[in-house]
Amino acid sequence: MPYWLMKSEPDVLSAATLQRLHQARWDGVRNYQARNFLRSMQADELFFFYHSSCSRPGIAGIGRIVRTAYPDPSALDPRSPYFDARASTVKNPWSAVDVEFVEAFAGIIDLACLRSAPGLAKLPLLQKGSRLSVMPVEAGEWAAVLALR
DNA sequence: GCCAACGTTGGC
DNA sequence: GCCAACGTTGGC
Repeated sequence: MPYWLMKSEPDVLSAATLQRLHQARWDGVRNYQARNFLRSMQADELFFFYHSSCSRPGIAGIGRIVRTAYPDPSALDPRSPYFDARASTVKNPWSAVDVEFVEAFAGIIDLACLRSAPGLAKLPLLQKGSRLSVMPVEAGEWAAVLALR
């Protein structure tokens, strides 16, 4: 079963907030490669919840996919920061998935920790210039991150 | 189809 | 706030 890593700015949605909400829509992805990964997700697949653009970027916990990709409503909402004037109900290029909370780590596994860990050298997150917000994680990488908790 | 200009991401 | 790196746009 594939594993994933998804980035979120904690100001928008943090792992702790997902824990409180139990479930949330993962929307606003506006990059085609990331969207294609969203579309390939299956129910019950797990992902690392990564906090980006914050004081301590890193992996904060684990979530699970509960609903596979469907047209992202935020693209159609003029009040949304993710609004896309080119999208319509008939033709919406963007996708969202629904996720649920699984686990919050006792502490953030920050970038320095990830970079120094064995077995994570190929993780797209750690590649120079990588900006993908949704990416696959190999089973070995998944285990390597879990070992850092 | 090329590519310069621009906007965005995201760590620091 | 800075800036490197990337994706997208749009003229040609």
